[in-house]
Amino acid sequence: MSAGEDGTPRREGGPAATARHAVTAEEVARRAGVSQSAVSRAFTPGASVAPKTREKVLAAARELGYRPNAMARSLITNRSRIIGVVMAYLDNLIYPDVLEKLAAGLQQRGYQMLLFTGFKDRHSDPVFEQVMQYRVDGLLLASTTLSSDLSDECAAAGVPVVMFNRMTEHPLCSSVTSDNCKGGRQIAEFLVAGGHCRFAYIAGAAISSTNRDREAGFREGLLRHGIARIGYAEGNLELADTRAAARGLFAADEPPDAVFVGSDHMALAVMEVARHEFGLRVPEDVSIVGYDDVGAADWPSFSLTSFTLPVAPMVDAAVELMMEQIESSSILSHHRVVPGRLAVRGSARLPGEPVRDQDGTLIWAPARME
Amino acid sequence: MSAGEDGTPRREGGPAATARHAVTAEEVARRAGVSQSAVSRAFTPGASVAPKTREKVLAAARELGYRPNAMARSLITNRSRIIGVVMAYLDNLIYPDVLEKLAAGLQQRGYQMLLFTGFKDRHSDPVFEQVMQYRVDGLLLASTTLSSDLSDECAAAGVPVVMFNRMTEHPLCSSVTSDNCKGGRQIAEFLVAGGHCRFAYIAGAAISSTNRDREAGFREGLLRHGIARIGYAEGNLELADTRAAARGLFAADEPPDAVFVGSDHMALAVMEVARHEFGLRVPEDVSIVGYDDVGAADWPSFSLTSFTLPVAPMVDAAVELMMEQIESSSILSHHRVVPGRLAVRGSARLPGEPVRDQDGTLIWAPARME
DNA sequence: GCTTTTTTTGCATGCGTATGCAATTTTCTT
DNA sequence: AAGAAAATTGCATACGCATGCAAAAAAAGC
Repeated sequence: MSAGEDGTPRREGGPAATARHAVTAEEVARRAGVSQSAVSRAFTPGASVAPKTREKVLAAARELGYRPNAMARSLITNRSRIIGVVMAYLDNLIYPDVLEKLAAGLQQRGYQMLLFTGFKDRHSDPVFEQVMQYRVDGLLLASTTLSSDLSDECAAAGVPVVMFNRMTEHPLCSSVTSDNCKGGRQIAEFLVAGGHCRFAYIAGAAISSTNRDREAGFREGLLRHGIARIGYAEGNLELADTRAAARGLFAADEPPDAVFVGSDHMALAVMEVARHEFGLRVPEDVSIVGYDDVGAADWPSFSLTSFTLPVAPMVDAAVELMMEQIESSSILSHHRVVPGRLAVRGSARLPGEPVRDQDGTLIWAPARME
Repeated sequence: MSAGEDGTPRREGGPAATARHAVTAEEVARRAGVSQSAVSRAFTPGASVAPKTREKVLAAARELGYRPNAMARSLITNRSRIIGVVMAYLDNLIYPDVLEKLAAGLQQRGYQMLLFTGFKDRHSDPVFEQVMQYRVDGLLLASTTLSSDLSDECAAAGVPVVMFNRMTEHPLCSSVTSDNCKGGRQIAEFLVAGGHCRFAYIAGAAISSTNRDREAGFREGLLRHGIARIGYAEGNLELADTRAAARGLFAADEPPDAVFVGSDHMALAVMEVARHEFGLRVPEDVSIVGYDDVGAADWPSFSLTSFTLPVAPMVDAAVELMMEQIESSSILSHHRVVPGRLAVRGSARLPGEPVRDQDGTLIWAPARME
């Protein structure tokens, strides 16, 4: 169990260190021959300290390995510089990216991230109790919503709430989303222009605003061309469910020749099923379009046409929204919708109208749609 | 920018709430007609409180929306119940999974996760400064190591350090890894048994212990069969670098007919290049084997033979190791190596010896190897 | 050099909680 | 019912730091 893989035993439980005593400002003060206040000020940008004193303090701090205690500080300042991030699951391929960019953005502004995830099945309310105990300065929810009561509580506690990739009707929560509705519409136009005739939609989380808007946009776009009846199934953001949904559609009497799947994560699974279980050629037999434009969409094996979820600008917007509210210490409800674009690849038949190249990605956006 | 996508303006900056005053134990105490100590005890499991009193307190707390302040608590107890998790990047497909399981495991034990990520290029030392200010009870590093000085500092501060998927020579850090060496060896045996003759290895992060061990195992396994010279290139865990590495190998005069790629993340990219850029059939023209067994390895498009990184047991081990040290408040160096197995799929030619089925996955593990 | 202004410093306090200790109440014994 | 034992409670304090205020020191003005 704890031997090197070649059999030699490794040192175990060597010199057990049991310090558990962190250096305090008081100790640094004594060493530097100043008061504790001076130490505090030396570590507070813009505080009133003589340069010489600051030097002495920093030197002593370095020698002792002192680091200010963020907990104690937050007790006084009433600011933890921690943002609670709730992300129920990380399956969707965009979330690692979101997390990275979010962490970088917050870090840059001197904030840390307390992450709550890994409770896909359970409700997020118990998690909420935990978050609030740490007196987070803000709350960011991705692919989750908060019950109305809890939103109220946050507002009452002065904790701004920003939803990422989800809308909410709550009057005191902000949100950042992509233009789901427009995306859905544009995909409808694109598929119609491509000469398809039997359409289907595979839903993500049926109750989420994100899914609702994508679906609504898609249906609306089709309706403009007189298409009202389309195939429908729910993938529920789960691979197993998605595969089952795809099987149902492809096995039908009149299988679709154009499928819009509510997220790339699911779209890739649908493509696998189409090709390997039904022997369908993509896009000759069936066109598949996704949403999110995850990294794998661009791999030759998939070459998935997909509407871009503009992660970087969305994260920027979310961080900005959060900072604004924290700094003004007032809860304002703002809803930002970040535009995306259709990245045209090989998984859907092309319309006659030309696509154009933009930064190496093929875009389809006819004038009348803009 | 902040209008509904149908053009109707949304309510913006509605009733700005500016509470910023969290309820304290003192207030709850007054309301319940008890002392502040009683409130504290009511929220401390196992404390000495009469059931009736506890009820009164909890009722008052509920009415006021009181939640204990974790910061203040940590100041007294000298325990933050926060684990610092440093994960330089999340590209590797296993990390979302690791993160989810880790969060769940820590949560269950009443710990939270302060996540540091999104600094692939930069060094992790500045991050370290931040982590330590929050007086984390433990530090978990995935795909990163700590300079020796910083490891010393952690030990001195009584903060246990657990490395995940990386080994370290530092006498006061623990680690949890898969059996990289054995994995590499077994892959070598498998490929030799499959009748291949020109081998190549594509490295991940060349300096990491993980890569070193996988490569060493692979080379050792080949050497047992008298094979000393093999192709080599570095993918550096980056897709672009990996593709370049693959191109170099496949374009060589004597291209390999068996490639072991240091991680699935890269192996998938190698497969893409082989198929779509060189028109190679997998496994007829070239066998490709990866390491990690990520979800996508099992997709029909790839069907990647891969050595399993046993994420769940590894996370369990890491959490256990962490808790052990926190609870005993002594730093012990333990190194856990969790066994994996070769998941045999279609990307590599099969040896004559049979593979066997285990829980739906094909395993190849001849008796002499066990 | 002396006063006025400005800068720097230390003192004292409080943030919200946990906990040892002594006082108080309750329960148990006989 | 009275005394002993046990359970409960409140008081006071400390955790590590930031900050208002007044004292001290330094700089500036004359």
